[in-house]
Amino acid sequence: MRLVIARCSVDYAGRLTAHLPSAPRLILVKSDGSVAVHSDDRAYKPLNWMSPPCTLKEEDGRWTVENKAGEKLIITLEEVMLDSSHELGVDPGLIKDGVEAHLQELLADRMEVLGEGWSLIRREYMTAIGPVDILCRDAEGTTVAIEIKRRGEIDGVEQLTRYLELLNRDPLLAPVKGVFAAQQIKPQARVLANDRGIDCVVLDYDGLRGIEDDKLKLF
Amino acid sequence: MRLVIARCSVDYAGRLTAHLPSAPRLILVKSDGSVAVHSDDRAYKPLNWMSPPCTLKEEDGRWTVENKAGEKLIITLEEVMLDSSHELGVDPGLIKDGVEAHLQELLADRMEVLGEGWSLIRREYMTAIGPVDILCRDAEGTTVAIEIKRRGEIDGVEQLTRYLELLNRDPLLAPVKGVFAAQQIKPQARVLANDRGIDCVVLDYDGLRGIEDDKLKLF
DNA sequence: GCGTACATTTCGGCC
DNA sequence: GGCCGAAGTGTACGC
Repeated sequence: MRLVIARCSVDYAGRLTAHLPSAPRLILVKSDGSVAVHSDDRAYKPLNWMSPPCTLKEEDGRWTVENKAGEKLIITLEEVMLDSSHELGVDPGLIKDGVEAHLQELLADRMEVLGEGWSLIRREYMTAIGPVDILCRDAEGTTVAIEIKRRGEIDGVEQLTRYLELLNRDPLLAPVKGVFAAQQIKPQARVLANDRGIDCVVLDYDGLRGIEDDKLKLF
Repeated sequence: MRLVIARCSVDYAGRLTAHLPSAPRLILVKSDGSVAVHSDDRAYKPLNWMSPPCTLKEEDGRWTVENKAGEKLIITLEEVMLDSSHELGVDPGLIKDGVEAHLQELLADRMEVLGEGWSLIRREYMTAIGPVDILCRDAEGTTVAIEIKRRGEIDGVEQLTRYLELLNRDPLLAPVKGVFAAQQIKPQARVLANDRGIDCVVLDYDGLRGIEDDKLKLF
């Protein structure tokens, strides 16, 4: 990893055209060849960047970064305040917990939290427009499509609505009911879901995990 | 801006729980207080971060970054290879060209590309649920709502559908037709649009700009 | 401050 | 490689 602090101007020509007037900035060159230009605010997003794979050509204070698609980042260096290189090695990577996939696993494994007699048909039930998170049956044997989100918002309800519309065209499955399940459901999403006859369920992640842990302890 | 290269481990507890095992990394502390932890690959995204506004508490090689929502980033420093601070000042910012707003301007100024006799009612036509990109009339005088995207995908069709539903409740406007206009339209989005009676138009950005340039040259 | 729409979104998964 | 959906999305803008 190479860190350069320099007064520079930057031009990007690719998916759009953009220009950065001359100012002091951090230029980050990573070992995969990628380049990012950062200002001194906003942690996350570089002002300009080029994602790998790409090549860096350096001549005379003029850096040209280019990728296969022909996108170009041209950095003109005017005054270099720091130029420091470090060997970091390969990162062991991030270990995540609590994402949607895990919620799906937990719920699929514990359908009874939705009601007595509910049973899983399958997870990631494939349709022409994408996979339904969970397809199951309620106590009466009615097919139910479940959409799971960490945060339940309007677009999640829209997604489930599209699936329901499609699934209900299948005479082997119809009628199919909908359940919108999330750790937190925004009021507007709840209103839209109710308006469309979709039930909302708030999932307790720690609770589900706890049940799962208890289950594991039994065996 | 403060640059620290150090062997460190990182724990994040907030919207999810995540852990980074000990390894050499770059820690970027910006003047707005934000913190980002970068590995030596992937230009764009930090491994872990905390967006501003947030506070950094430093004691004994243990950094605690916290925001108002109570999300926490804990960085444990083990071996510091570089610790370098720089005053960069406020960045003049990026100048962009080619984004959706520009497409909207160009199309509004050249409605005839959609058909002879089409005329603009107004751009950014305000409704209770947000602004319609362009409201216009076709040759027959029928009201048309246009949604413009750089890349036309399903959520854009959903958005236009919501607008059409609302606009068609207004007896002064109804019936309102829909046009989905984008530089590129994904097949699934096109299918959904057609299914809902929405026309799709592929916009030629350079073409539109060329027409505009020709127009300018005439005057 | 909340809600909505945009982003050179990036990123991962699957076909 | 393209398409699709998720992201700790982040970020700007309007109300």
